[in-house]
Order: sequence, then C-alpha cells, then structure tokens
Amino acid sequence: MPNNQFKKGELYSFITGKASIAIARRLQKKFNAAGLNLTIEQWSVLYHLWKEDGKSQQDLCNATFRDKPSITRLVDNLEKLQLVKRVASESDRRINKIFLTKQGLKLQEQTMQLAEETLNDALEGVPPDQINLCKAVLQSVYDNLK
Amino acid sequence: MPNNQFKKGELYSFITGKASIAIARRLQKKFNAAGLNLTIEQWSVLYHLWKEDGKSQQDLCNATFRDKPSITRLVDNLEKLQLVKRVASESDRRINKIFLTKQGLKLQEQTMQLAEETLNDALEGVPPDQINLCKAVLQSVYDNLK
DNA sequence: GGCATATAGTTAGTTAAACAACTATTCAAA
DNA sequence: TTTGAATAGTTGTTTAACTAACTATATGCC
Repeated sequence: MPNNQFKKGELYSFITGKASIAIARRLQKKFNAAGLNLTIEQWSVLYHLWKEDGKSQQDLCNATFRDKPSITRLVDNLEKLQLVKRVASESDRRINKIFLTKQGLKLQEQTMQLAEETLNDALEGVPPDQINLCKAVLQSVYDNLK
Repeated sequence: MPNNQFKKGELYSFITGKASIAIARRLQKKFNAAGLNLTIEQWSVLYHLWKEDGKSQQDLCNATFRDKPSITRLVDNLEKLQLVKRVASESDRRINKIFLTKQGLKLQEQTMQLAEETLNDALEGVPPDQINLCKAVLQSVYDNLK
C-alpha cells in the first residue's frame, strides 16, 4: 500500500477517533441526565454480562478489548456499586466468574435505550448502506491490527 | 430515523471505537520500539503545533477535542520533556502561546513517518474509495454530535 | 510425586480524561 | 469608571489505561 495514500492533514482524526469519543461523551451525558451513576466503561462491562452472565474476568478482557488490570478495577468499582458480584469458580479456583446483581440486571433496559438514542443522534442523515460499509472498514482495521 | 436500524449486538463497537484504540496502541508501540519517550496524547498536541506553531492552549483544546485541564496537563508534561515552551501573550496576558523547542521540532519527521506506517498497516487491503466513504461517515457522526 | 511453565487475577506507579471550583485578565455596558 | 460577564488557564478529585511485577492455581512432563 503506497505511503502517499494519506495527505498528512488527514492522519489525525483517524488516529484519535474523534467520532467514537463524541459518541461516548454523548452517551455519558445521557446517563448523567438520567441520574445514572455509571461510567461508559462500567456500562461496557455490564453490556457483555447482559449478553452472557457469569463471564470470567479474562472473558471480559477479550470482549471489551481491555487488559487485565483495567478489568480488575472496573469489576472492583462495579462491585462497590453493587451491580455485579465476583464468584470464585468451583472447577478452577484461579477464575472469578462475574455475575450481575438484581440492580445490575435492572439497568439493562434503560441504558440500552439511551445507547440506541445516542447512535440514532450520531448517525442521523447517514444512509444505512454507508453505515454498514463504514462498520466493515472499521472491522477490517481492527482485524489488521489486533 | 427508526430505532430498529441497529441490532443490539452491533452497538458496542461503534460506541467503544475499537478500531481507533487499536490504531493508537499500534502507534504507541512503534514509538516505544523506536525509543521515543512520548505518549500518543502528547504526540497529538505536537502534531497541531507542527502545523502551526504558537497556538494558544485554547486553540489546542479545539484542535485536539480535549478540555482545558487536559491541555494544561499535557503542556505541563511536554514542558517537562522540554519539547514545548509556554510564552505569555503580550497583547492578552490571559493567553499562553505554546512554542515548539528544537527538540520538539526534531520529532516531527520520525513520528509522522511512524504514524503513516501505522495507518498503512491499519488500512491494508481496504480500497481507497471505501476509506474515503468511511471517513465521511465518521465526520458526519462528529458533526452530528459536537 | 515434583518441577517448570502457563494462566487468572491483583497491586503499584505513571499518564490521561472529565468535572467542578477556582484565579486572573479582558471587555462591555450602565 | 466601575461593575458584571466572559474568557484563558490552573488545581483538586475520581475514574480509567498501560506497563511491570507480583501471587495463586492449574497443567504437563520427567
């Protein structure tokens, strides 16, 4: 791939991901406005537990694209908020399985609604086929680098 | 715009921006491998000063999409590394203008080369027209939310 | 069984982001 | 001209990311 594909002035926004930062900020604002005491990072962990409860911390590392210390601390804080609970695995005592509490389960509907609203705000006026192509490009980038 | 445009399972990667995180991590690794003691965030400030030296901290906030305390601290750290220097404006004493040092100027060529390499890694196999469309979509997202 | 290695998770230290509260300077309007 | 609002920047606090070093458990090979 030729080096001259990018004008220098275009490098910045691709690397810094301004679009995804803007989406995350908007969602955080909606959480705050709704009186939810929850960070986007905490929400991203809950998101994967709503899909499948009882994931290990390592599973959550893979799912959220974070390293182990990050997940340790996110789970610490989610436990403090009483949204999840660590349970040591019976079969392999190295593993913590993370389970949602009732309060953790209760947040799903409201926060997913706010997340969908946020994406609808973000993608207003963008044709669906362009959205799909953009997602495919971003997936290729991820696959190329991971 | 209809709410059902997204399957729930697709929300996550759009919000978390895994692609741009992967790009930033790859670039950071290249910096480290080259023995450069520089974070991506610090580099992003230098990037805008290479385009136009002497920007104010507020200019850098706008350019880098960061808030004022973030820029204060990034400039603090860049000053410690002796890559930039704060100079109080003559005409408006509230304003700090930020100027590159010789060492700061010297980093441009090498780091921009590494940034281009990173983007070439990231976009390998993605046709240019798809890249352009993807960039346009991300710009729309940014414009919709900012 | 015992030892090396791999895996799961934690802790410590530095950098950065978001928010609120703050100081200092400028500007504009009464 | 003084007072009140706006602007530029700083500081304090909490949360999070990354790296490195660490503990504990499991696995596999002799």
